[in-house]
Amino acid sequence: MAESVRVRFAPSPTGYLHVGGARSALFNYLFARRHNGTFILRIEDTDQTRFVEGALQEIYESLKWLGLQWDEGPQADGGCGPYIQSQRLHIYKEYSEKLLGSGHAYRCFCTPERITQLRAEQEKAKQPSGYDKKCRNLSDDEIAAHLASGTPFVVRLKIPSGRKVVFTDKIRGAIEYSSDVLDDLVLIKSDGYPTYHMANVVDDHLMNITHVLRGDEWIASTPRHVLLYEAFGWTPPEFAHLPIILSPDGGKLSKRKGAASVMDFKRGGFLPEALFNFLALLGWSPGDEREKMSLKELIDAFSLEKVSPKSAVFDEQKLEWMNGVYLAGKNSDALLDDCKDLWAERKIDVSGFSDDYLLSVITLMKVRSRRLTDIVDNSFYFFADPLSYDEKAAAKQFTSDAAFVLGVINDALAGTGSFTASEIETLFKTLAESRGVSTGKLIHPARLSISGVSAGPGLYEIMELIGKDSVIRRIENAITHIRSKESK
RNA sequence: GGUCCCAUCGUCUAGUGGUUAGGACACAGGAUUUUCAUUCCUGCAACAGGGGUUCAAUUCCCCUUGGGACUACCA
Repeated sequence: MAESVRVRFAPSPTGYLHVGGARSALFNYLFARRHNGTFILRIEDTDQTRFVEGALQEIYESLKWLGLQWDEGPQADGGCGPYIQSQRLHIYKEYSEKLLGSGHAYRCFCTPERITQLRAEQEKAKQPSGYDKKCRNLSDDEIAAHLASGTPFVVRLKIPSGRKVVFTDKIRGAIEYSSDVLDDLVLIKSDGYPTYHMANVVDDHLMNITHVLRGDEWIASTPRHVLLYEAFGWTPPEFAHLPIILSPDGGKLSKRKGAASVMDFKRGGFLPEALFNFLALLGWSPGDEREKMSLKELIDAFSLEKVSPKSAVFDEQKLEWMNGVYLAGKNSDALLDDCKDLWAERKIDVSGFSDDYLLSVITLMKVRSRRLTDIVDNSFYFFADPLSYDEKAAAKQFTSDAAFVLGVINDALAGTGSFTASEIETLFKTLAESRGVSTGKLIHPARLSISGVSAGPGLYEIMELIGKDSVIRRIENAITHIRSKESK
């Protein structure tokens, strides 16, 4: 039996979770689920200088919001922990000593200044840059002397010369490097922390990772990793490098060019399932023409072979469209809490209204919204009388004739018993017929009077929901408004 | 500079050694609708360029061009 699939998402807690990172996590998740495998979260916090307060919490929150719950990782021990690299320092130390002992690695006592200068010279001479192996063949005495005097050192891997390093990328096929273009990379920094390369290889091995699915910026590091696995005598996992996500102008996606973090999308009124679905389709497709796909469908259809090697531009318009599709199809109840938060955020006081009333508003609005924020931004008239009227619409609809018609409508409304949408519709149609005009002649001024705007849900539904008293009051206000304008 | 990766409508993509190169978003028209939105119909729009291989290349190979990544004691 084949060993079970174990994959990991390994973010660095240096800031918010970017959609590119989220997409990597999502592919790992889908791959794990597809193969009944294990999705592991590992935190790569081996750079003390880049620690960002709160980043870890945001990463957890973002992943959970998107539905990417990890099977193993922080808060979910699976026997391979700890899953936070800063808590595994002793492990990296132990393994680097093995390499030192076996002659695959060496201590380098060069100062950072010398390395910087070396690189500057190499760049100036347009030579390939890289460490010049100065400390590679230090004598035992020299090493002992440095150690005795407490000279800071790093541990470097000895890259063999003249070797072809070949690995198979599941998405691109064979990729070949000459070991001669690789320099002796640092494994352990002078502060005792491991570099990404060291921690990544050791942990992937110790955590029995079978497939490494990560961003394609790691392709160039992979041959070094392969050599490191070799130095340890370990079999490397399978590799698949995922294409990066670009912003519409072709560059990297960044906060400046709109939303970039997962939480920005939450704040922007997107549904997690819509973002999930959209992200899944960025760089991958099921091979047929399906686009809106449930989680189960995505899992069933997912395969690495279908992942494109080409980087993709993040098209927020298409995300909006997809969000609108999900929004329209979602139960209003499931939207209520989020809408309440959004209303509160916008200082729209809905506390005087029942949940049933709010649910009706959501039901009416969601089908014509693309984001959750559209629902709350365009529903103010359900909670308060309009204070002004859309200028363009008013110019067209609020004529003296309309004032008269509105008066007639109000008289008729005052006499109605049940104030339901269908009753109101009958009333409007009868009224229009008796006056020999189209219902539009009544509806447009009435809509503007009641909502202050010219677009929105069906007028009769709005009227039924806000109720007879409010409707009549608003129409009266509008009549007064028109008359006062005329008298000027 | 060096190494590596990538290349189908504006965008996301399907696709095959022989197809009218398909779908979706966006955009433009039109129909339906009390408005908006939905829905429906129609339109616009792509195989980067040049060489090969082949009876036949969008598809396979090479080059060019363009884009990107890496080239840290960052990940």
